[in-house]
Amino acid sequence: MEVRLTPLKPVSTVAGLDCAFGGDRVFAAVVVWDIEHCRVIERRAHSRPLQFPYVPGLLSFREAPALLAVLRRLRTPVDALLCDGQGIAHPRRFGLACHLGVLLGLPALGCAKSRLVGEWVEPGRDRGERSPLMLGAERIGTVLRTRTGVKPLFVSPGCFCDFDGAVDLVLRCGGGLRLPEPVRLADQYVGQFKRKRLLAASV
DNA sequence: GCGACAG
DNA sequence: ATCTTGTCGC
Repeated sequence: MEVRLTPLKPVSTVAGLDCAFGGDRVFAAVVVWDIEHCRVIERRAHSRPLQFPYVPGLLSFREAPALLAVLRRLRTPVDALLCDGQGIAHPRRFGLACHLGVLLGLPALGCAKSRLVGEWVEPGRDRGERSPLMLGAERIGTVLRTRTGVKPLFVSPGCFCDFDGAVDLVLRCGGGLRLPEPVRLADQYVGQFKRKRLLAASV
């Protein structure tokens, strides 16, 4: 099942997304990042009851509802979505980034911390080095070293995006750390939002 | 039957 | 993902 990819159009603002879990709830956060000026434009968080278990390959059913809800709260328009999970590097070529991109009609890509499917040859140790993520003879993504000497990220197009566009955008979002800045910030923000909500609920 | 398996 | 503080190393 080969997938047709569209080149990514110019992007100036990206929405970094992430989720956290606890107390039978799912917490979602979005951080809007201005690439040119390297700064946060807006951030939102949201939580709702958890309604779907973690099943490898079905992550969208667990996280997408909360992510869609938090994205609806944004005032700022965004040019692309940066998801913590896979794009087309998925058994059905339809990971979380594809799901969100299609439903919102926005360019989207996935940058996962580990692989779901596919094989690759270890990329060079320097930041920016990469190797294709393959599923048989089909390319499904890129294994990208975002920080020298650190475990690489699994980057794949989700929607309105191609392999190079996905890699370039990830590398342009913040420098030095393993995760692209908007995703890293969404990750820490959802963490503090969760702690705060769970403490308030336990009183 | 055994191992793999985004978060 | 989550349970959790300090700690070994570049």
